[in-house]
Amino acid sequence: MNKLTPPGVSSSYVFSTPESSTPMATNCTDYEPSRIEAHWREYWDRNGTFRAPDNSDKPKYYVLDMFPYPSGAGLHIGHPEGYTASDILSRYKRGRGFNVLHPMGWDAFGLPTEQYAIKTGTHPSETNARNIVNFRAQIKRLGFSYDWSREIDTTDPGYYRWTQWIFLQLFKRGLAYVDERPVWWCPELKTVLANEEVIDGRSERGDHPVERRNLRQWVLRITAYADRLLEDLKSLDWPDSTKRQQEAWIGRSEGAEIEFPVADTENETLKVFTTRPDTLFGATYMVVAPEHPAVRNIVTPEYREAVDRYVRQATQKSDLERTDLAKEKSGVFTGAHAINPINESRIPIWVADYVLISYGTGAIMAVPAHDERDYEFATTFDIPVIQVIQNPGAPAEERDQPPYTGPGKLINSGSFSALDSDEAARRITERLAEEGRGRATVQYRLRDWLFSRQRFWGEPFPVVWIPEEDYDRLEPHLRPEQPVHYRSEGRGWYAAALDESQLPLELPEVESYQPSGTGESPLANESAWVDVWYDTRTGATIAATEPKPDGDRWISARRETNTMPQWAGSCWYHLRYLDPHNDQAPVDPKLFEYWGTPDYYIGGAEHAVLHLLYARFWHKFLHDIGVVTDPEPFKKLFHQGIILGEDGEKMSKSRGNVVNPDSVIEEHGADSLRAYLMFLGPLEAMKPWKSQGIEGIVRFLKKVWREVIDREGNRQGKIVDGEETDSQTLRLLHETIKKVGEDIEALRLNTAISQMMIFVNHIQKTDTVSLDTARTLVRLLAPFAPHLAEELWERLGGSPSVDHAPWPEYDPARLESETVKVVFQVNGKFRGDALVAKSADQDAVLATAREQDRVAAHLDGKNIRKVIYVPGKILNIVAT
RNA sequence: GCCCGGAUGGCGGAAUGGUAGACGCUGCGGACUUAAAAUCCGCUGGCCGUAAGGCCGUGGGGGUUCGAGUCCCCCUCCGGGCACCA
Repeated sequence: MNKLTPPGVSSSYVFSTPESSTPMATNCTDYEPSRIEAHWREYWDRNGTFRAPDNSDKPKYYVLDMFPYPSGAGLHIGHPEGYTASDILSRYKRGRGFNVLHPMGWDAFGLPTEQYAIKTGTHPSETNARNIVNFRAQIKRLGFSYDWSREIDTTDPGYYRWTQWIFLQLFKRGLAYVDERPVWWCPELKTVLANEEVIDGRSERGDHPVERRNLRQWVLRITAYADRLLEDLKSLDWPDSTKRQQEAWIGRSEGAEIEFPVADTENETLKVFTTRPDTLFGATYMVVAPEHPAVRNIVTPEYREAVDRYVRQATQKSDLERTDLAKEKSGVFTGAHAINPINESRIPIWVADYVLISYGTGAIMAVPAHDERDYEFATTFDIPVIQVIQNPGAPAEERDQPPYTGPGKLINSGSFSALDSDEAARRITERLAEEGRGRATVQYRLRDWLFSRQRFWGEPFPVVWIPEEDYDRLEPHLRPEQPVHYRSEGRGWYAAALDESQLPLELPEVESYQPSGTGESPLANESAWVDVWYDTRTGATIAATEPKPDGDRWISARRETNTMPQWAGSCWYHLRYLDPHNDQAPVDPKLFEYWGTPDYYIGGAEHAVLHLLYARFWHKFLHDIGVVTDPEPFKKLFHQGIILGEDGEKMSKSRGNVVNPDSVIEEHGADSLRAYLMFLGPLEAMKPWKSQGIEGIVRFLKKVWREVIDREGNRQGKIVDGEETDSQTLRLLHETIKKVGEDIEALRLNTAISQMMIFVNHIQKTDTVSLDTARTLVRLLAPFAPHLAEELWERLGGSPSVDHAPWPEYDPARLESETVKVVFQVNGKFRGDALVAKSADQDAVLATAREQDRVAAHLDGKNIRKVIYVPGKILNIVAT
């Protein structure tokens, strides 16, 4: 019926009648990217071409980009790399009949904006708004098919209201608490820095030295999810390296907790964690971390001075100094001894900074014969080494050379001797458990998440601090499962929840963004905001500057002045896109039911553990409280590689090798930039930019243009109506449909473009090409160069948008041919080829091969020993 | 130190165990042009050869196989992650 459609190509293209509608394409005669791109960008905007309707019978497909921090520096070339890949996938999936959700937004809380505010006094929201306008314009210039009606901004109170809401749920369920912790303090910047803002002991911004200070911090109990975060990794389709990084970060290890009584004390004991309870008989000393609270209690008078001095020194060292492996082990004896619970032997207790207070119990049993660190320490301080495991593998002369850290048979271990270490570990743990002196446990390297920052530009915490004497009056729904309490200057305070109706708790206007210098956020100076009357029954607040309302349920309270870290907003943004304007819930469950979690998540590998772990944690929590029905947020993840400067070095202002997307677009057009970014190499690879290289892509797009549009701006005369008649063209077309589709699905976008180049090079050499072939080519090109494709699509009689036209199907029958090329080898070396009938058998092919002079020459004087024939591929003659 | 990933022409890269170098850049030669640009055509891994063709060649060394860039073992270099986690 539809004669315009080549066999196997879907036939439901809709064509407009040019006379009855205003012309929508430009009238360019040459390929003029700037005109064409501006024209179609405007068309898409006006028509809402990429709106993703919530009510659709189509299956959904959700493609998510990691949203950017809208910095004042503008778009970096790395942004459009990932964004182009996801856009190609989105446009392809639309062609495949999916209702595609492809949103964009702004991760806009952040340090640079605040630093700018400190310097200039400009409100961060003002700077932010300006940066977003700039970023949005830059992103739009690339022609991405985002549904801009779903744009979100983490600093918008309408958004962070729900970030605060999620925090409240965490708080109420006992997953948020406060703790006094050492944090990085930068005296020069007069502020606390997050771990990720400290590089090698200096501030990321300004390169100033930083030091440790103890401050009261909010902490999220991510460790409660450690097991699930680890276990569920297995189900994710993520790059292996990223999964491994998360696995290592969580760092699960199985072992035992063992209690060592301290000799000559009432009932002081030291609890240790070990993964090797089988080596317990080899414990010749113990070590406690300098910060360990037991140090003060166990140290004997004659050692007190030395221990005090050592502890003081250790705590003053930076983490960097303490973890410097090159340095010698240090430590001091406490004068105290512990009793090994398995054999009652008396062993000395030392303090040493190679034991960390933050892991396990902050104390270890040291087994120098079977642990490298303990061995190094023991040899430094002349502590005995007792071998308890025999190395089964090594040659005899090395066998008993300590330290041996592998498994083996136990020796010198009483009734446990001769057992294998695995078995012994189990039995020794059992024995200790029976006696109440130990138990099997699991430890994680993962620490609870330090969640507060002493900054202005972040989400305020939706809690107040109330005096401890008022806590009894607090209604249960405003209390967390575990009370959150701290003492300061002789007074005790409890944290109490704001009522949800109080959200969003907005940032106040402040006089100065300058940190107070005491380790508090600038908010601490704003007493008009900080001091409130708090309703212990409803969780409502009013400013303390107002008269206190009647009734004894109102009490005086102080707001929390820390703010949340930048990671908070990005922990759940993938959900907000589904329902960006909802003021009743973070996301409507009905909309979640339809859209679900992203089907594809594309972004940089630099967030392998931070954002991707935090977001999994929050998502699992939201799953637990019934907000979402799916326990994982990102099932399929892809990391785009880094683009280096032309010199092969990382792009940086100081090197002067930065490529600015805007100037590339100005020079060559957005379509060329998009296609070139994809053509550079495999998406996941690190690869250098070459400004000359883009010329090849520009030539390719120009070539496509000229194959379709002649110099007068009309359709090329060589394009003829009707089916494709040239069988070679048809086969190559179907090969191209197949390869481009498969390559897009696997994000092999460089080879997809190569294939289209091969095809265009081919039709350039033909005298005629059918209209359907031309349309199919344009359809395939559309995800890569959407502006050009829209233009050509319409000028070939198609109706915009090309994005809504169905993706062509290839016909497997068209890929077959009667004859196949078989390669001839003699002894594995290429000696010619020939086209043979597909049905030809080995003998026939061998005969053909032997007729060739070149093959014959290499067989001359030899006997054929063997012939290997892979039908349709290769014939290898083994001859000697 | 441990754990990953990688190494292919002058360059970016392509190759289900089956013609290594697709596609593109660069370079060279040619067509068109008064000329240039643009465009088009041809060549472009090394060595030998007028050519046909031959030999060598995917970081280095071994192995498996009729056949290895691809699989296995050892080594070198580069990139990334972790780093006293008991």
